[in-house]
Amino acid sequence: MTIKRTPKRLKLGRKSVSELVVVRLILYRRILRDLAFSGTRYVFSHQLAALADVTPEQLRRDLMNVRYEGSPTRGYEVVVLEECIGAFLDPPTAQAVALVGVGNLGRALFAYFLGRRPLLQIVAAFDIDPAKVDRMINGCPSYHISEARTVMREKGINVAMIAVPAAAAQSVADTLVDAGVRSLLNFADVRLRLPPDVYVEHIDIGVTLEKVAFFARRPAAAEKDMGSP
Amino acid sequence: MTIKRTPKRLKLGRKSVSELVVVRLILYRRILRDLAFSGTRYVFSHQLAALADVTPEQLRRDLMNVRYEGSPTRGYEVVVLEECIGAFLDPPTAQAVALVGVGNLGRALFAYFLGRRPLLQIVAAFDIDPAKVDRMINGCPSYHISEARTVMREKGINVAMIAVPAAAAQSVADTLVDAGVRSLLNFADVRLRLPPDVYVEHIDIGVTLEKVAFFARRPAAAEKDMGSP
DNA sequence: TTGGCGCTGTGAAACGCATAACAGCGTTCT
DNA sequence: AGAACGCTGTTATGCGTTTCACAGCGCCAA
Repeated sequence: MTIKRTPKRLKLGRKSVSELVVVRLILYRRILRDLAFSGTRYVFSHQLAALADVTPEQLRRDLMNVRYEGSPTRGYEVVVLEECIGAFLDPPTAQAVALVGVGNLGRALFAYFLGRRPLLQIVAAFDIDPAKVDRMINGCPSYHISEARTVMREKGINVAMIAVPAAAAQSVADTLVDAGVRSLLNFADVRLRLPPDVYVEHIDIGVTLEKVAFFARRPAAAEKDMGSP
Repeated sequence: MTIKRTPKRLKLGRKSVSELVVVRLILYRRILRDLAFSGTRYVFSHQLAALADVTPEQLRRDLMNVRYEGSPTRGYEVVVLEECIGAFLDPPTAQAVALVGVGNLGRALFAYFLGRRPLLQIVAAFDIDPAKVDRMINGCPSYHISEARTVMREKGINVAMIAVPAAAAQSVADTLVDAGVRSLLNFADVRLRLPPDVYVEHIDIGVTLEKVAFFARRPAAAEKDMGSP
């Protein structure tokens, strides 16, 4: 549910990769993890594509960005492909993430990080409520937002999640950018205005729900099924 | 962060409207509400477009779907445009929404609905935890998930939000679809497999965060600013 | 061994969307 | 009054992504 003016791209090696491709690669990798967990060794493009709800051609085209070629007879080796996608997506070193706002949503976000995502960890939480500050939350220290600049620079954090009420979001975002954050994930249903070199992704629950409600009353739309030949 | 195979569209009147247009219209309306609240009477396309982070041309094109024409001299009348977008987006009658999963995320969702969105209300909550069932939560009754079918049909609910752990999401979704739900908003980071006539929107926090983390380390991307002529 | 099959990787066409350019019109200034 | 300006609504152009189509190749069967 992103509204994008200009397609965001990233040069890697010598090629430029679309944002949509990145999202799909992340999705493929998650599916591959499940497959590996369930013991699957090899997978064909049409199988993986079906699981990802994508056409096989698109899957193969996306995989062109990754440095791995599958065998025409066995397909893709699940573990190897997962690793190659990881080599493409993952940062060279673990990435530290900050969370601002330790309300219900903030705690729910902590739950998302429990156990998984070793390369992406919440290493600092911020709030303004004295009752939530200066203690440990899920093994992560929490600070008052006024300490953001110091803590963020100290820990080298450049990714942050904003889970505060809408009224406070813009102010928090400004503080974070001032503290050196380069990418933001905003959950408050306010459109943030920030310098163009800061990457912002909005998870706008209000907008998304309205969208779902809108499409709920469509005239029994006809979508393609992915049935057999 | 939607992955779409075929662009979802809805015929309305005699025209077909893209999903992206709907999202932007929802966004425009929210901005118009803020403008009306702050006392603004009229607004030009380039002003509204700047607030929505969109080009003026795209804004005007989107508004072509709505039955309202602005004045070349005064621009758009804020209140009227808001109403016209509402007439396009809103259901004829208030729409009832169900929430499944009353954990931290579920409670955060309740918070989103406090006060606003009179046309979109959570009228039933479901869970499996006996401690959370058969009581009132934010003025909304909660039931055990086994009662879903009965309650949903009784209250005529056809939109639901899934805020349960990933492992339970598919099962919950199946139950909901069986209970007559036509549209789903899924927060669990699992890709649901459902019949094609059910509209599913995924808010995949894990994928989105990985995306943000990925684009956090881009080579100081160059984005256009929306400066003066 | 050899023909055929099915899958992968990739060039080329098609589609949808965003952007740019244009016509209409009311206002305003000379 | 007349002309020029600025904004809207709309039509055309361009671009990016998706889809189609095909070449290459290893395996399997005959």
